[in-house]
Amino acid sequence: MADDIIVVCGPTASGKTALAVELAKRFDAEIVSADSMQIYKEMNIGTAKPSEEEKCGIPHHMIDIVSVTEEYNVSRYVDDAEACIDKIKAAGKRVILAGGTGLYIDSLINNVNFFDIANDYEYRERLCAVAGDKGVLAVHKMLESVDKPSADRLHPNDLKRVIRALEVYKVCGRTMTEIQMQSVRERKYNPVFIGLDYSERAVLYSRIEKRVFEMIKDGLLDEARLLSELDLSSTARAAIGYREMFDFLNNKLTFESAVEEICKKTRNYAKRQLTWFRKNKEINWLFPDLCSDNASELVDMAAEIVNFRED
RNA sequence: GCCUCUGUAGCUCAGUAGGUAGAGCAGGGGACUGAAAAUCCCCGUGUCGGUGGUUCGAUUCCGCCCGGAGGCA
Repeated sequence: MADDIIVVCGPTASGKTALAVELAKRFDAEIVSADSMQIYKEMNIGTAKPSEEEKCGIPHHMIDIVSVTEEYNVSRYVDDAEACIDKIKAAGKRVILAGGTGLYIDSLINNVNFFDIANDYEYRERLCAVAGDKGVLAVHKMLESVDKPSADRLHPNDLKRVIRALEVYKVCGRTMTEIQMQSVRERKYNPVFIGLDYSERAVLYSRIEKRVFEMIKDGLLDEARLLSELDLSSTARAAIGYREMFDFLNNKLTFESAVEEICKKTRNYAKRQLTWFRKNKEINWLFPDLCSDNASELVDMAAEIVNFRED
Protein backbone atom coordinates (compact mmCIF):
# COMPACT_ATOMS: atom_id res chain seq x y z
CA MET A 1 0.00 0.00 0.00
CA ALA A 2 1.77 3.10 -1.22
CA ASP A 3 -0.08 5.28 1.24
CA ASP A 4 1.62 3.83 4.26
CA ILE A 5 3.55 5.98 6.64
CA ILE A 6 6.07 4.24 8.82
CA VAL A 7 5.92 5.73 12.30
CA VAL A 8 8.93 5.28 14.55
CA CYS A 9 8.15 6.37 18.10
CA GLY A 10 9.35 5.82 21.64
CA PRO A 11 10.97 7.61 24.55
CA THR A 12 13.94 9.90 24.28
CA ALA A 13 17.31 8.17 23.82
CA SER A 14 15.71 4.92 22.71
CA GLY A 15 17.42 4.92 19.32
CA LYS A 16 14.64 6.23 17.08
CA THR A 17 16.92 8.34 14.91
CA ALA A 18 19.24 5.50 13.96
CA LEU A 19 16.39 3.09 13.28
CA ALA A 20 14.54 5.64 11.16
CA VAL A 21 17.61 6.27 9.03
CA GLU A 22 18.22 2.57 8.45
CA LEU A 23 14.59 2.03 7.50
CA ALA A 24 14.71 5.02 5.18
CA LYS A 25 17.61 3.43 3.32
CA ARG A 26 15.73 0.19 2.86
CA PHE A 27 12.42 1.68 1.83
CA ASP A 28 13.64 4.64 -0.19
CA ALA A 29 12.02 7.02 2.24
CA GLU A 30 12.52 10.48 3.66
CA ILE A 31 12.18 11.29 7.33
CA VAL A 32 9.67 13.66 8.86
CA SER A 33 10.52 14.56 12.43
CA ALA A 34 7.82 14.63 15.10
CA ASP A 35 9.73 16.44 17.79
CA SER A 36 8.49 19.61 19.44
CA MET A 37 11.98 20.93 20.14
CA GLN A 38 13.99 19.92 17.09
CA ILE A 39 11.84 22.35 15.11
CA TYR A 40 13.92 25.15 16.65
CA LYS A 41 16.81 26.33 14.53
CA GLU A 42 19.04 27.54 17.32
CA MET A 43 18.78 24.41 19.47
CA ASN A 44 21.06 21.61 18.38
CA ILE A 45 23.03 19.84 21.07
CA GLY A 46 20.34 19.79 23.76
CA THR A 47 17.65 18.48 21.44
CA ALA A 48 19.88 15.67 20.17
CA LYS A 49 19.31 16.86 16.64
CA PRO A 50 20.81 14.37 14.16
CA SER A 51 24.14 15.44 12.69
CA GLU A 52 24.90 15.17 8.96
CA GLU A 53 26.79 11.94 9.63
CA GLU A 54 23.84 10.48 11.50
CA LYS A 55 21.47 11.45 8.71
CA CYS A 56 23.50 9.40 6.21
CA GLY A 57 22.28 11.54 3.38
CA ILE A 58 18.61 10.87 4.10
CA PRO A 59 16.57 14.09 3.87
CA HIS A 60 15.08 15.10 7.23
CA HIS A 61 12.08 17.40 7.39
CA MET A 62 10.38 19.41 10.13
CA ILE A 63 13.72 20.19 11.73
CA ASP A 64 15.03 23.77 11.99
CA ILE A 65 11.84 25.33 10.80
CA VAL A 66 11.34 28.20 13.25
CA SER A 67 13.39 30.43 15.52
CA VAL A 68 13.42 29.93 19.28
CA THR A 69 11.81 33.34 19.60
CA GLU A 70 8.67 31.96 17.98
CA GLU A 71 5.74 30.19 19.63
CA TYR A 72 4.93 26.90 18.00
CA ASN A 73 2.13 24.41 18.63
CA VAL A 74 0.41 21.19 17.55
CA SER A 75 -1.88 22.86 15.09
CA ARG A 76 0.97 24.48 13.22
CA TYR A 77 2.87 21.23 13.33
CA VAL A 78 0.06 19.26 11.74
CA ASP A 79 -0.30 21.79 8.93
CA ASP A 80 3.42 22.01 8.25
CA ALA A 81 4.02 18.27 8.49
CA GLU A 82 1.12 17.46 6.17
CA ALA A 83 2.52 19.80 3.56
CA CYS A 84 5.89 18.08 3.91
CA ILE A 85 4.43 14.61 3.62
CA ASP A 86 2.40 15.46 0.56
CA LYS A 87 5.47 16.86 -1.14
CA ILE A 88 7.57 13.78 -0.38
CA LYS A 89 4.85 11.49 -1.66
CA ALA A 90 4.39 13.54 -4.80
CA ALA A 91 8.08 12.96 -5.49
CA GLY A 92 7.44 9.22 -5.29
CA LYS A 93 9.21 8.60 -2.01
CA ARG A 94 7.93 6.99 1.13
CA VAL A 95 7.60 8.71 4.49
CA ILE A 96 8.94 7.79 7.88
CA LEU A 97 7.50 9.82 10.71
CA ALA A 98 9.96 9.66 13.58
CA GLY A 99 9.87 11.36 16.94
CA GLY A 100 8.92 11.40 20.56
CA THR A 101 6.21 14.01 20.77
CA GLY A 102 3.15 11.81 21.12
CA LEU A 103 0.61 14.58 20.77
CA TYR A 104 2.12 15.67 17.47
CA ILE A 105 2.19 12.14 16.07
CA ASP A 106 -1.35 11.28 17.09
CA SER A 107 -2.81 14.57 15.93
CA LEU A 108 -1.19 14.17 12.54
CA ILE A 109 -2.04 10.51 12.04
CA ASN A 110 -5.60 10.85 13.32
CA ASN A 111 -6.16 13.90 11.19
CA VAL A 112 -7.39 15.92 14.15
CA ASN A 113 -9.20 19.10 13.19
CA PHE A 114 -8.08 21.94 15.38
CA PHE A 115 -10.47 24.34 13.66
CA ASP A 116 -9.35 27.92 13.76
CA ILE A 117 -9.38 28.67 17.41
CA ALA A 118 -6.70 31.24 17.98
CA ASN A 119 -4.92 31.82 21.25
CA ASP A 120 -5.97 34.59 23.56
CA TYR A 121 -2.90 35.14 25.69
CA GLU A 122 -4.44 38.08 27.46
CA TYR A 123 -7.41 36.03 28.60
CA ARG A 124 -5.04 33.30 29.75
CA GLU A 125 -3.18 35.79 31.88
CA ARG A 126 -6.38 37.12 33.33
CA LEU A 127 -7.51 33.64 34.31
CA CYS A 128 -4.09 32.96 35.73
CA ALA A 129 -4.47 36.02 37.91
CA VAL A 130 -7.86 34.79 39.09
CA ALA A 131 -6.28 31.49 40.07
CA GLY A 132 -3.60 33.47 41.85
CA ASP A 133 -5.85 35.36 44.17
CA LYS A 134 -9.02 33.29 44.33
CA GLY A 135 -7.50 29.87 43.90
CA VAL A 136 -7.67 27.24 41.18
CA LEU A 137 -11.10 26.10 42.31
CA ALA A 138 -12.57 29.45 41.32
CA VAL A 139 -11.32 28.99 37.74
CA HIS A 140 -12.51 25.41 37.70
CA LYS A 141 -15.98 26.60 38.77
CA MET A 142 -16.01 29.05 35.86
CA LEU A 143 -15.42 26.14 33.51
CA GLU A 144 -18.06 24.09 35.24
CA SER A 145 -20.65 26.73 34.44
CA VAL A 146 -19.94 26.71 30.70
CA ASP A 147 -18.64 23.20 30.02
CA LYS A 148 -19.50 20.70 32.72
CA PRO A 149 -18.09 17.60 30.99
CA SER A 150 -14.68 19.21 30.58
CA ALA A 151 -14.72 20.40 34.17
CA ASP A 152 -15.51 16.87 35.33
CA ARG A 153 -12.73 15.49 33.22
CA LEU A 154 -10.10 17.95 34.41
CA HIS A 155 -8.58 18.13 37.85
CA PRO A 156 -8.80 21.67 39.26
CA ASN A 157 -5.04 21.72 39.67
CA ASP A 158 -4.53 21.10 35.97
CA LEU A 159 -4.74 24.82 35.46
CA LYS A 160 -3.31 24.86 31.94
CA ARG A 161 -6.08 22.66 30.60
CA VAL A 162 -8.81 24.31 32.62
CA ILE A 163 -7.73 27.67 31.25
CA ARG A 164 -7.43 26.34 27.72
CA ALA A 165 -10.98 24.98 27.89
CA LEU A 166 -12.25 28.38 29.01
CA GLU A 167 -10.18 30.08 26.35
CA VAL A 168 -11.70 27.90 23.63
CA TYR A 169 -15.18 28.83 24.77
CA LYS A 170 -14.38 32.50 24.89
CA VAL A 171 -12.73 32.59 21.46
CA CYS A 172 -15.22 30.55 19.44
CA GLY A 173 -18.33 30.24 21.57
CA ARG A 174 -18.23 26.46 21.45
CA THR A 175 -17.17 24.23 24.30
CA MET A 176 -14.04 22.14 24.40
CA THR A 177 -16.27 19.08 24.66
CA GLU A 178 -18.03 19.96 21.42
CA ILE A 179 -14.77 20.77 19.67
CA GLN A 180 -13.20 17.49 20.69
CA MET A 181 -16.14 15.50 19.40
CA GLN A 182 -16.09 17.27 16.06
CA SER A 183 -12.33 17.15 15.68
CA VAL A 184 -12.05 13.46 14.90
CA ARG A 185 -11.93 12.85 11.16
CA GLU A 186 -11.12 10.01 8.83
CA ARG A 187 -7.42 9.30 8.55
CA LYS A 188 -5.52 10.61 5.58
CA TYR A 189 -2.63 8.22 5.95
CA ASN A 190 -2.33 4.57 6.73
CA PRO A 191 0.31 4.16 9.42
CA VAL A 192 2.47 1.26 10.57
CA PHE A 193 3.59 1.98 14.11
CA ILE A 194 6.93 0.80 15.40
CA GLY A 195 7.72 1.65 19.00
CA LEU A 196 11.03 1.34 20.80
CA ASP A 197 11.22 0.46 24.47
CA TYR A 198 13.63 -1.36 26.75
CA SER A 199 12.71 -4.45 28.71
CA GLU A 200 14.85 -3.07 31.52
CA ARG A 201 14.00 0.51 32.38
CA ALA A 202 17.46 0.88 33.87
CA VAL A 203 19.01 0.32 30.45
CA LEU A 204 17.08 3.24 29.00
CA TYR A 205 18.04 5.39 31.97
CA SER A 206 21.71 4.66 31.61
CA ARG A 207 21.47 5.52 27.90
CA ILE A 208 19.92 8.82 28.92
CA GLU A 209 22.71 9.55 31.36
CA LYS A 210 25.31 8.67 28.79
CA ARG A 211 23.71 10.97 26.26
CA VAL A 212 23.47 13.86 28.71
CA PHE A 213 27.19 13.58 29.47
CA GLU A 214 27.79 13.50 25.73
CA MET A 215 25.80 16.72 25.32
CA ILE A 216 27.83 18.41 28.03
CA LYS A 217 31.04 17.36 26.29
CA ASP A 218 29.70 18.65 22.99
CA GLY A 219 29.17 22.12 24.43
CA LEU A 220 25.61 22.30 25.73
CA LEU A 221 26.62 25.09 28.10
CA ASP A 222 27.99 27.25 25.30
CA GLU A 223 24.85 26.75 23.28
CA ALA A 224 22.71 27.64 26.28
CA ARG A 225 24.80 30.77 26.85
CA LEU A 226 24.05 31.89 23.28
CA LEU A 227 20.35 31.17 23.71
CA SER A 228 20.18 33.10 26.96
CA GLU A 229 20.85 36.25 24.94
CA LEU A 230 17.66 35.73 22.95
CA ASP A 231 14.06 36.41 23.83
CA LEU A 232 12.91 32.79 23.98
CA SER A 233 9.31 31.83 23.38
CA SER A 234 7.56 30.09 26.26
CA THR A 235 7.73 26.80 24.39
CA ALA A 236 11.44 27.01 23.63
CA ARG A 237 12.19 28.13 27.17
CA ALA A 238 10.83 24.83 28.47
CA ALA A 239 13.39 22.64 26.70
CA ILE A 240 15.10 20.23 29.07
CA GLY A 241 18.82 20.78 29.25
CA TYR A 242 18.70 24.47 28.48
CA ARG A 243 16.54 25.34 31.46
CA GLU A 244 19.03 23.77 33.83
CA MET A 245 22.00 25.39 32.11
CA PHE A 246 20.24 28.74 32.51
CA ASP A 247 19.86 28.00 36.21
CA PHE A 248 23.58 27.35 36.39
CA LEU A 249 24.35 30.58 34.52
CA ASN A 250 22.11 32.46 36.97
CA ASN A 251 23.88 30.86 39.93
CA LYS A 252 20.80 28.98 41.02
CA LEU A 253 22.48 25.60 40.64
CA THR A 254 26.02 24.30 40.70
CA PHE A 255 27.17 22.85 37.42
CA GLU A 256 27.14 19.36 38.86
CA SER A 257 23.61 19.57 40.20
CA ALA A 258 22.43 21.13 36.95
CA VAL A 259 23.74 18.12 35.04
CA GLU A 260 22.13 15.80 37.55
CA GLU A 261 18.87 17.70 37.16
CA ILE A 262 19.00 17.30 33.38
CA CYS A 263 19.35 13.54 33.76
CA LYS A 264 16.46 13.43 36.19
CA LYS A 265 14.15 15.59 34.10
CA THR A 266 14.95 13.53 31.03
CA ARG A 267 14.13 10.30 32.88
CA ASN A 268 10.81 11.73 34.07
CA TYR A 269 10.09 12.85 30.53
CA ALA A 270 10.91 9.44 29.05
CA LYS A 271 8.47 7.83 31.46
CA ARG A 272 5.70 10.22 30.42
CA GLN A 273 6.40 9.48 26.78
CA LEU A 274 6.06 5.76 27.47
CA THR A 275 2.76 6.35 29.24
CA TRP A 276 1.51 8.22 26.19
CA PHE A 277 2.64 5.64 23.63
CA ARG A 278 1.57 2.61 25.65
CA LYS A 279 -2.08 3.51 25.28
CA ASN A 280 -1.74 3.25 21.51
CA LYS A 281 -2.58 -0.38 20.81
CA GLU A 282 -1.50 -0.13 17.19
CA ILE A 283 2.15 0.12 18.11
CA ASN A 284 4.41 -2.83 17.40
CA TRP A 285 6.95 -2.72 20.20
CA LEU A 286 10.57 -3.64 19.69
CA PHE A 287 13.11 -3.99 22.50
CA PRO A 288 16.66 -3.11 21.47
CA ASP A 289 18.06 -4.54 24.69
CA LEU A 290 16.67 -7.93 23.75
CA CYS A 291 18.27 -7.86 20.30
CA SER A 292 21.69 -9.28 19.64
CA ASP A 293 24.63 -6.91 19.46
CA ASN A 294 24.39 -7.16 15.72
CA ALA A 295 22.76 -3.79 15.10
CA SER A 296 20.90 -4.95 12.01
CA GLU A 297 18.69 -7.39 13.90
CA LEU A 298 16.51 -4.54 15.16
CA VAL A 299 16.27 -3.04 11.69
CA ASP A 300 15.44 -6.44 10.19
CA MET A 301 12.61 -6.90 12.65
CA ALA A 302 11.23 -3.44 11.98
CA ALA A 303 11.44 -3.97 8.22
CA GLU A 304 9.66 -7.28 8.58
CA ILE A 305 6.78 -5.59 10.37
CA VAL A 306 6.49 -3.04 7.59
CA ASN A 307 6.60 -5.69 4.86
CA PHE A 308 4.08 -7.87 6.63
CA ARG A 309 1.63 -5.00 6.69
CA GLU A 310 1.97 -4.52 2.97
CA ASP A 311 1.03 -8.05 1.98
C1' G B 1 41.80 9.49 75.04
C1' C B 2 37.67 12.70 76.88
C1' C B 3 33.15 15.68 75.77
C1' U B 4 28.95 16.89 72.59
C1' C B 5 25.77 15.81 68.58
C1' U B 6 24.11 11.95 65.34
C1' G B 7 22.51 6.87 63.10
C1' U B 8 14.39 6.15 60.99
C1' A B 9 11.91 4.35 53.30
C1' G B 10 16.88 4.42 47.57
C1' C B 11 18.29 9.99 49.34
C1' U B 12 17.32 14.39 52.78
C1' C B 13 14.95 14.55 57.18
C1' A B 14 10.15 14.73 60.63
C1' G B 15 8.01 11.99 64.61
C1' U B 16 6.27 8.81 68.56
C1' A B 17 5.36 13.00 76.44
C1' G B 18 6.84 4.22 75.79
C1' G B 19 1.34 1.11 72.39
C1' U B 20 6.25 -1.06 65.94
C1' A B 21 6.08 5.48 62.02
C1' G B 22 5.41 9.98 57.85
C1' A B 23 6.82 14.17 54.53
C1' G B 24 9.71 16.02 50.31
C1' C B 25 12.69 14.15 46.48
C1' A B 26 13.91 9.66 43.76
C1' G B 27 11.15 5.50 41.77
C1' G B 28 6.37 3.20 39.76
C1' G B 29 1.42 3.76 37.41
C1' G B 30 -2.08 6.99 34.92
C1' A B 31 -4.20 11.38 32.28
C1' C B 32 -3.37 14.37 28.03
C1' U B 33 -7.14 17.93 21.42
C1' G B 34 -3.60 25.18 19.57
C1' A B 35 2.08 25.68 26.15
C1' A B 36 3.08 18.74 25.21
C1' A B 37 10.84 18.35 26.57
C1' A B 38 4.70 21.49 28.97
C1' U B 39 0.82 20.51 32.64
C1' C B 40 -1.71 17.43 36.09
C1' C B 41 -3.55 13.00 39.20
C1' C B 42 -2.68 8.38 42.14
C1' C B 43 0.88 4.96 44.87
C1' G B 44 4.91 4.94 51.33
C1' U B 45 6.18 -2.07 55.93
C1' G B 46 10.81 0.25 56.65
C1' U B 47 15.17 -5.83 61.18
C1' C B 48 13.28 3.01 63.23
C1' G B 49 22.43 0.97 63.56
C1' G B 50 23.53 -3.68 66.85
C1' U B 51 22.99 -5.84 71.52
C1' G B 52 21.62 -6.22 76.69
C1' G B 53 18.39 -3.93 80.60
C1' U B 54 13.86 -1.44 82.76
C1' U B 55 8.60 -2.38 81.30
C1' C B 56 2.65 -6.01 80.18
C1' G B 57 4.95 -3.57 75.92
C1' A B 58 10.96 0.00 73.53
C1' U B 59 12.17 2.84 67.41
C1' U B 60 11.12 6.07 71.79
C1' C B 61 14.10 5.56 78.55
C1' C B 62 19.07 3.45 80.48
C1' G B 63 23.98 0.65 79.68
C1' C B 64 27.49 -1.23 76.35
C1' C B 65 29.18 -2.01 71.24
C1' C B 66 29.65 -0.48 66.08
C1' G B 67 29.35 3.58 62.23
C1' G B 68 29.28 9.19 61.06
C1' A B 69 30.08 14.70 62.34
C1' G B 70 32.11 18.40 65.45
C1' G B 71 34.84 20.21 69.86
C1' C B 72 38.83 19.68 73.67
C1' A B 73 43.43 17.62 74.22
